[in-house]
Amino acid sequence: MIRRFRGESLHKVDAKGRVSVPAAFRRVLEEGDPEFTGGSYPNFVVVYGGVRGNCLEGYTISSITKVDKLISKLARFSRDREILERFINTQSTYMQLDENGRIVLSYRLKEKIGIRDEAIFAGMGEKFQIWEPKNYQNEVDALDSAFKNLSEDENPFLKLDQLQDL
Amino acid sequence: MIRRFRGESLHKVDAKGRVSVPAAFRRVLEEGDPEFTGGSYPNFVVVYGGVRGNCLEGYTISSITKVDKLISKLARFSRDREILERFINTQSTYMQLDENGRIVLSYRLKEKIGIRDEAIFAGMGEKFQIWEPKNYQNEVDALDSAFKNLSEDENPFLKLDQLQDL
DNA sequence: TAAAATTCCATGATATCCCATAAAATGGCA
DNA sequence: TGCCATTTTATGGGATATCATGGAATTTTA
Repeated sequence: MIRRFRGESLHKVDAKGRVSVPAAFRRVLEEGDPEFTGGSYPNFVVVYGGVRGNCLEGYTISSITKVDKLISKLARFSRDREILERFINTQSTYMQLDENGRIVLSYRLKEKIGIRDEAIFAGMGEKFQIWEPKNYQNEVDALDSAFKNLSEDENPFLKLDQLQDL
Repeated sequence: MIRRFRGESLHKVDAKGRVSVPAAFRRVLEEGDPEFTGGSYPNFVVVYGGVRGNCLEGYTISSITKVDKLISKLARFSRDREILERFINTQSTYMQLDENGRIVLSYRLKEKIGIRDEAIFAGMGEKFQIWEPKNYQNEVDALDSAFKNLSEDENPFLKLDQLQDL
C-alpha cells in the first residue's frame, strides 16, 4: 500500500517552536524517504511560499524529487524555471523528524503563517499542510461555501468520473 | 539523497568581505565536491557574470561540470560557445569554504552586485544565488507579479504537470 | 615593508540532542 | 469482554553542539 496523508489534528507548539507531527503522517514520511532505515529519522521538505502564503506544505522526499526532476527538464536559464525554482526551492527547507517525532518551526516560519502556540496538521494525499487554527477554519469555511455555489457541471466530484473516462 | 540548495537566509558581510554560507548549503557543497573528504573544506564555483548581472551564482563542482560539458558540445568556434564560455568560464572563480564555513567576497564582487554589509543567500536547486537584500526583494516582487500576470496556460506549475505526461 | 589576505581563536545565540513523564492506544489473556 | 501490561504518543526541561560573527595574529604579495 502506498500510504497517503489523511486526517487532521491539533498540536501544541512549545516555546522552542517544537511541534509533534501526527503519528500517522510519520509513517508516510518514512515510506517516502528512500534513505529511511529503522534506525534513522525520515527527512522531508517543507514549502512555505508559493501560491498559498498562509500555510506550510510538507512533501516526502520522493514526491518532492519528482517535482525537482520535472523542473530540471526545463531550460536551465529560462524564466519559467526561475519562477518555479524560486517558489519550490528558495521558499522551502529540508526537515528531519527528531527522535520524538517532532519538528522545529523557526520564528520565521511561525510568523509566516501566524502560528503562536498551536498548529493544525491537515492531510492532503501527497502532501500535508500546517495551519494556524483560526486560519484553517476560515479556509475550510471558504472551501465549503465555494463548493456550495458551484453549478452541477462544475461539481469536482462529477468531474472526477469524467477524467476516468479519458 | 541528493541534496539540493533550498531556503533563503540573510547574513552579515564584515569589513573584510567575509560572509557565512548557510549551514544547509555547506552540506550540499560538500556532497557536490568529488574531492571533499571529512578533513577538508569543499571547493565550489561562483559565477559573477551571466544572464543576470545583479547577483552571484554558486555551483557545486559537480553541477558546474555538467554545465561545462553542455558547453563543450557546442561547435568549438561558434559564437554561441564563445558567449557562454565568456559568461560561465571567464566570469567565474573557484572558492573554498574556510574552517568557519565562510567565504570572502572581494571588493570587486561586492561592487558588482551592490553589496555593503548584508547578503541574502537563496537556494535554487542545483545552484544558489547571493543578492544584495533590496535587489533581492525587487527580484522576488518582480517574479511574483510576473507570475500573477500569466494566463492559465502560461502557468509554469501547470506546465509541469503537462511535462509529467511526456 | 605596508597593505591585503588568510588563518586562528573567542563568544553569544540558536538549534539539536538526550532524558523524563503522563496520557493514550494497543495487545494479550483469562 | 473486561482488565492489566506494554508500547506508542505528545509534551516539557536541561545539557550539549553547531552556527554566525567579530577580532587578533600571522602569512602572503605586490
